[in-house]
Amino acid sequence: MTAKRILIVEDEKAIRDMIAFGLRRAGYEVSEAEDCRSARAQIVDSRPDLLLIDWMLPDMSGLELIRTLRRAKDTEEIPAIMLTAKVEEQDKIGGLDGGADDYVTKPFSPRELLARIQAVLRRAAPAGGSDVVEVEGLKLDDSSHRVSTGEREIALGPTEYRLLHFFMTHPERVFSRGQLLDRVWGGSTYVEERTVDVHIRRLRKALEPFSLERLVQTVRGSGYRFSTRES
Amino acid sequence: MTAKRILIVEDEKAIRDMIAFGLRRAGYEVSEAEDCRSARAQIVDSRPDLLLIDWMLPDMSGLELIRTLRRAKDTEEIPAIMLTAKVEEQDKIGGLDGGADDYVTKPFSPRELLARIQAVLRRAAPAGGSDVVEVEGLKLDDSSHRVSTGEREIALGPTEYRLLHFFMTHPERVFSRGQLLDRVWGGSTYVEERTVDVHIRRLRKALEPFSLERLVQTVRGSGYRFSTRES
DNA sequence: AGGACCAGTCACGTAACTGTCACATCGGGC
DNA sequence: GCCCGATGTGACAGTTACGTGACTGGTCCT
Repeated sequence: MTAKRILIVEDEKAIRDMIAFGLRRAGYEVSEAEDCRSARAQIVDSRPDLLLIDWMLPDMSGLELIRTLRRAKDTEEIPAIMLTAKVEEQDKIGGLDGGADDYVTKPFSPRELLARIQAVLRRAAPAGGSDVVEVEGLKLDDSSHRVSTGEREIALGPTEYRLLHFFMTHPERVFSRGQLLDRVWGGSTYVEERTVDVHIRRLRKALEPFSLERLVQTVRGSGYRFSTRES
Repeated sequence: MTAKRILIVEDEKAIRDMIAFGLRRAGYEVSEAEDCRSARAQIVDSRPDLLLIDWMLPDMSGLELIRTLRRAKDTEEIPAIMLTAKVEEQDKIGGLDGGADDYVTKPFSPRELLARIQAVLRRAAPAGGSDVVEVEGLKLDDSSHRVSTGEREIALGPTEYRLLHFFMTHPERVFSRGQLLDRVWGGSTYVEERTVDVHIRRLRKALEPFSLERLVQTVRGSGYRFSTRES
C-alpha cells in the first residue's frame, strides 16, 4: 500500500509547516496550498487521499471549498478534515453539514490530528471511496472496472487490468517480477517469472494506440516501473 | 432541503437518548425503536432516511433486521449504519456483507457518528429520491412495478425485475455474482453463483426486442455492470 | 387435478484468457 | 566489433469463464 497523500490548505506558513512536518514523520506524503484557488488546482491534478482545510482562508472560506468539491463528481469522495480556531458548537455543526468528515479545533495536539486522520482514512476505504486513479489522462475507475483515456475506452484482460491497477496505485516505484507475482497474481500461485514479461507486453500493447506504453518502463536487471517521467 | 429523518434501533435507553440528543442538535429529526418488531413497523410507515441499528437486540439481531429490509423492494434502499460493541474484524465484515453501509464500534464519539451519518447520506443521495428510474428510454416505475420503453411494456419475472431495479439504481458499477446474490436475492439465501448468469440471461432476453440488452454488460472475471456506455 | 409461471440447477459449446516456449532483439562490457 | 545475459515478441495449447437451452420441481391459481 502506497503512502497516503494529504493536502494541507492553510494560509499561515508556520502552522502549515508544523503540520506538514508531523505528517511526513508519520509517513504521509504531504503537499501544501495557501489558498483555495491553488488548493483546487492541486486537488484536480494530484487527487490527494485526504484534505486538511483551514476554516479561515484569504480568498474563500474552507467550508465553501468543501461544498464546491462535493458538488463535482470526481472530487466528491475525497474526505476532508476542517481545522478551526472557533469553538462554538454552531460552527462545528456547520462544518459537518457542509460535507467535512471531521473537524479539529485549534489548538490541537499532533497526536489528536493523526488519530483523526487515520480514522477518516479508514472510514473512506470500505465505502469504496475514491477508487478512481488518473495519471496523464489515463483513467482507471475500479468501481466500474473501466480504463479509459479521455473519450475512448481501453479493453484489458483481467490480469492486465489488475497489473495496471497495481501500477497506477504504486507509481514511481520499481517492482521485481517476483514482487509483481506476489501482489498482482497473489502469493499462493506459482508461475514462471517470465510470465510477467508477457503480461507487461500485453499491457503495453493495449496502451500503444494511445501512446501511453511509455508509462510502463523496464528497469533492466530489476523489474518494471510505472512512471510519468521518462526514463 | 428538509431535515433528514433518522431511526435509532437500540434497546438501551441511555444510549438511545444520548444519540438522539446529539442528532437532534445537529438538525436531524429522530425517532426511536427498542426492538426489531417496532422498528419494522416504523420503517414501513414513516420511511426514515437512515437507520442506526444496534448489533444486539432483544428479539432479532440487527444484522438480520438489515437483511430482511434488503429483501423487500420498498425498504432495500434505506441506508443503514450498524452500531456494534464487538471489535472483531469478522463481525465487521459480516455487518457490511449483510447490507449495512457502514458500522461504528462502541464506544464512539458523537462526532464520529455524525461524520459517518453525513458520509452515508451523501453517498445515498443520488440513488434515492423518486421511485421511477429512467435510463436510455428504459423506464422502471417502482410504485406500479412496471418496466416500459416508450409505448411498450416489458414483461419481467420477479427476480428479473429486482435485478433490473438494482442495476438501474446502481449504474456504472461492477457487481460480483456474490454481491448480486446478497443484494438482489437477499443475504441469507443460498443459491449457486451461476444462477445469477441465468437470470442475467433472462433479463437480457427480455430487453432484446428493444435492443437494450447492451445495457447489461459482462465484466469477465469480475461480474456484471449496468451501463449506458459501451464496453 | 391440471395448467401457468417461475426459480434453480445442470450440461454442453464457445470464446477469451493464461502460462509457457522458442526465437528475436537489445544493451553493456570488453 | 563480439559475446552473453536480459528482455521483447509471436505463437500455441490447456484451461477457465461465460452463454445458453433444457429439465425439474415448487407454488399459486382456477
